[in-house]
Amino acid sequence: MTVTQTQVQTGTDTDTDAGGEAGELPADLCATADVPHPRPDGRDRYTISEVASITGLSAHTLRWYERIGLMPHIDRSHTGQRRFTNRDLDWLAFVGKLRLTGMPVADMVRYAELVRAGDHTFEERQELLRATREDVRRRIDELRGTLAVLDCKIEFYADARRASERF
Amino acid sequence: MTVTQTQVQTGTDTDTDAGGEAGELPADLCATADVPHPRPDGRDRYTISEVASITGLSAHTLRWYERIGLMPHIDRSHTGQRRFTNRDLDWLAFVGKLRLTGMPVADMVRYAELVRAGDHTFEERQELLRATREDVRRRIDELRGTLAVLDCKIEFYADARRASERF
DNA sequence: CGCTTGCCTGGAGCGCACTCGAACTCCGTA
DNA sequence: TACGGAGTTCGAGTGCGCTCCAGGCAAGCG
Repeated sequence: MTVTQTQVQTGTDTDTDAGGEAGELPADLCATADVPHPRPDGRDRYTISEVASITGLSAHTLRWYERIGLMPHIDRSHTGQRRFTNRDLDWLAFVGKLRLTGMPVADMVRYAELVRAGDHTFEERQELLRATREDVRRRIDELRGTLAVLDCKIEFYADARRASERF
Repeated sequence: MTVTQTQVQTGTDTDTDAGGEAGELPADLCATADVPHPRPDGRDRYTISEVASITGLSAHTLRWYERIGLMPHIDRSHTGQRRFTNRDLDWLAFVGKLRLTGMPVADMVRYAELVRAGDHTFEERQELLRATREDVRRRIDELRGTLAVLDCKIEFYADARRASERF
């Protein structure tokens, strides 16, 4: 995959307003490529309900994400309907990962703003991700501790029940 | 540690209403013994603000926990003030662990109800903990996946910045 | 032509986990 | 006896992350 698109989508869909920025070539590309992408890069214009069913988010939530500035400017069809691209899908997948970490939405918006601001924010973005990374490390450790406690309690109940069966 | 108390607190504190249940000998004892306990088992009657500073929860939250049934019936002094015991501290530590897992408070209340209901709920309690355990396993895996993505992005920014410095 | 379907917007509402405020009691000290 | 400090209850308020609703538009179909 690797998202090396620049080949703007050629209106395969009654839609033709394209209007994307010119810069933004390398972007991030980490390819989270768990899943290839429902449509190839030339024909990637998804309706909101398609994206909803792909991502598991509701259409409401997708619109809300856009309103609060968590999405990178979504294309519209000539009738004003949203048309999401593969790139938007990648972004949403990443946002999903961040959501799993418990990062507040405001912080994700901050990151999105940095992305929109251009390449000169690389350092700040990296710093933000690094802090998040440390957070995640800590949370994993906490969860491991919790797992130990749970195992211990489960073991306790197993013993108690074995004991009560014996007599 | 191991909480093998039965030696009820002998009013070391102008307080004397004790009034604990009779049963409940083994309890759970997993001892989460990260920290010994601020006071030994005979003299463990903490005020709400002491517990607040020990646990990091606010006094408001502690009262709220009691209201919603998340605490196992807290003693009162003769003037009606709460007196928490080491056992309450242990319970709060456990609740803290559960909170880290993202378990909804309602589910913790459910568990607390089972504990209050007596030993015949061992099976159900064990089942609940087992389900939680699986949850935690999944969350750890998710976080590991997120960590990988973060590392990848951080690496991307590192490369990008190195590249831009080179030219 | 009317009907359905899918999307649009702005704004209100909801559930959760607290968090705070008001009004009160009790206790120790000056 | 007055006062400050810590505790009490009940109920209302807050912030977050959605979630839903009303009212409207555009396209497709019988």
